[in-house]
Amino acid sequence: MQGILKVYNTLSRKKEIFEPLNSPFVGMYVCGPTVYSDPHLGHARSNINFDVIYRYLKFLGYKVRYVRNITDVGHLTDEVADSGEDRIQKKAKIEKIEPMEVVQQYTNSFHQMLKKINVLPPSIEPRASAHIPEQIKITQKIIENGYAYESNGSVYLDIQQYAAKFKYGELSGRNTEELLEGTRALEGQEEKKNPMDFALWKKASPEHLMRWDSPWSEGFPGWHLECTAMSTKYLGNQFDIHGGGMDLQFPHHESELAQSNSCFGCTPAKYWLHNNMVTINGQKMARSLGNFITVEELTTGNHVLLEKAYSPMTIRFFILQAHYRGTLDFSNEALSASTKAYKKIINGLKIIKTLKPDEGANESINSTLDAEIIKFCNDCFLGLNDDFNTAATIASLFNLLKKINSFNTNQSDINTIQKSTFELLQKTYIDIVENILGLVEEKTTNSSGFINGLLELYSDAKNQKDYAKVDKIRSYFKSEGLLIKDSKTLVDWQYEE
RNA sequence: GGUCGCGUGGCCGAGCGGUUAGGCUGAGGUCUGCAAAACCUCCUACAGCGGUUCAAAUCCGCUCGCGACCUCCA
Repeated sequence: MQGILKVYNTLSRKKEIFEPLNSPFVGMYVCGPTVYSDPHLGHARSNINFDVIYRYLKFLGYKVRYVRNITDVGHLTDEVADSGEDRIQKKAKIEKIEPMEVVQQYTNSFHQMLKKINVLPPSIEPRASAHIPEQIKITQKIIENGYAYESNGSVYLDIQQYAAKFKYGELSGRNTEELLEGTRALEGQEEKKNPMDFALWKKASPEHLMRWDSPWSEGFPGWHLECTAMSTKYLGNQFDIHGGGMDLQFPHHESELAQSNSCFGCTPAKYWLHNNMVTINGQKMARSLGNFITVEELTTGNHVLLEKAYSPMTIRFFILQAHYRGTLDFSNEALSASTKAYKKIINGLKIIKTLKPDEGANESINSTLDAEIIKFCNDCFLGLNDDFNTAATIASLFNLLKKINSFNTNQSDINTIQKSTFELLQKTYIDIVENILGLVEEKTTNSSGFINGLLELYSDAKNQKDYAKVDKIRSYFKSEGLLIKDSKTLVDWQYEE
């Protein structure tokens, strides 16, 4: 293992050493999207952040079971009044299709988006609607335990009862008494003993489309319950990591915590990780605010706020060059900077894969350079170990990249570092870029023989000082988005920036 | 109103008691048929005002500005 991993736990508000409950196994649950529209940059961020966490844990040798759900039922437009319409159903009515068609359509577009930005699929991707019996069972158990009550066919978690034994609000830093006093009764809440109580099961109104039988009524589960049902089903009553966006901290995750306590008598997760929001003009990007840009729009450039299109890997790089717990502001300038930086990283990847010291070289070792490279390699992991600080890791990566490039162009001599240092450099760079950050080449060429042949012609023309031909070949490359690089000792190509 | 967080050089973005973060942009240089690429150098900032300390962007207080959550949201 590569040093000690520390993670920021929302529950304790501190960085803690990561120690799985049952090493080497790690259980990780992350809240997925409610599938009623196309995914935007914010969804990309959350999924990329947790993808890197998943990849790094696996890299460290843990056996990770990663569960990420799809919410396809129970998510109302107005949770506080518990009288809102189901989000999926609302969309289905607008488009005049079945609710499950809405679910399928946007699940597909979610998956397509993830594939583009190179997010690995989770171990299990459960759907809320496929876990109704489990949710009913948990509700029954909570009623038995005395923390929930039935009212007119619906079932609510009784915060007052709960607060007598547990702390409601511990995850989001809220005070139960204040919550109980501060909230006034709103319309549509007559069934509740207390306005803070939240629904575990809702009786369906006659026009409600998605409905299931239950001991209390024909109805549907409350939004928070699905995650409790699915996480504990696949990961056990207690697991290691629960993740999601910061905006889910309250009430969603707080309620999940309460459900687990009142059903199983224990908190569900040891570490709670929350990624911060993408902002646009300083404001949170959100579906409800209508200020979002979808990943599709970003990659096509088809949006009024976009000056041009940005590739999926550029988006991935853009997200990773910031730490996951800070806000990240969208701007064309920042994305353009990422476009260049990403290409540099990938060109370095191409170089390091073929670079090697000369056989039987006998130069004396430059111990300063040698030590510097070892340090930068270690720094890459120090960043990751410090609460997955990919921004710090990428900074070290660029320091390594400079060394790689100068070896490649013979501006410094690769034979003056130890063979073991070179191997460390090569392994570190590839591991970090491809396996952990998940940055891969976007344009893959299967015609390297063809390219190399042309490069030979290019060199020949150059030797003959036939510059007209030289420029012509160069322009052919350029039209393919490739760039010929001349240096004193070699001619090579790379992706254009 | 309550709770929490943030304000870093032209832009993005790390750092969170003492060392050049890094990227993009801009300037200069090496190389080059010309370029490009690459490398080197420079532009050395931490909202403001106090305080603690040998030492503060980093800790404390106040002020100003911005945001998140308290309804749904990754």
